[in-house]
Amino acid sequence: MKQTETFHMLSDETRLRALALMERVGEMCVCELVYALELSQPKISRHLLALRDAGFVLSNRQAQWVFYSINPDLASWQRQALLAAMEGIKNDLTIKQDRQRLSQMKDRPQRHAA
Amino acid sequence: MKQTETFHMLSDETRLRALALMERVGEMCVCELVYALELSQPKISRHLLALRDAGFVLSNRQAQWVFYSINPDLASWQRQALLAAMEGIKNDLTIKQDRQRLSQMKDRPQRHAA
DNA sequence: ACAGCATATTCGGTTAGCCATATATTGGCC
DNA sequence: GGCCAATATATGGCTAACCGAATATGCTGT
Repeated sequence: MKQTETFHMLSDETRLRALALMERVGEMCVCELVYALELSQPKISRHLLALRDAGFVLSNRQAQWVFYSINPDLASWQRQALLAAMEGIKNDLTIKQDRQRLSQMKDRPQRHAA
Repeated sequence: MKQTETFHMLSDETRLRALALMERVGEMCVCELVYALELSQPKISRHLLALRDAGFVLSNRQAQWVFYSINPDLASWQRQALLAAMEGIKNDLTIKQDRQRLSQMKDRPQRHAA
């Protein structure tokens, strides 16, 4: 069942934290997520691939970086589910700290236009 | 994280099917769900207990039956997530068949007022 | 070609989730 | 109490999910 996969994607803290940053920033590369979430690079990478396999995010290579962003073509019920998740976590301290750390990161890679 | 638990509850087909019937009918006893979903009683029971532990549904004993219903006091983001799930499955053949079978069930237990 | 950073993948182990089968509990009725 | 229907729980097994650590791949600049 396709629906269960969608909700499975939203049932992991690492994935929710990554999605929260992507939703706010647009595109995020792996190294930014590693820095902001303070998690290991393989861990971040694996979760991003899972999200991509599920069609939740898109990946976009730019030079040595791979940028991930929320798929703009989600079904409306999927978008609704994602928004519910974002609503549910938006006041969590962890989420606020992730944003805070990201804003303090130096030498973040440049984005090019899509 | 509390949010991950909510989405975990929505990431199983049996639970989604049960919630879909509860949303439509209001209260459902275990034997009705066993009949409508054509699944084993222990399987239904375990999923219902999981939903109750997560605060997603309430249980209400009436004589020999236990009726389960969606918790009316869900947080608004949880309700939003549930609605997204219902939206996502509403056109599935399985869901329609579940409703169909339920409507054909004979001798369904009486509900009493809450 | 090589060095160095960014990202992906593999490996091995642990845990959590799901299942079927069997059994226990609970409530109603005689 | 004894019996039956409805529901819950225990047992054991299987699989998927997640993890850390190590390694491989890809890209860029020299």
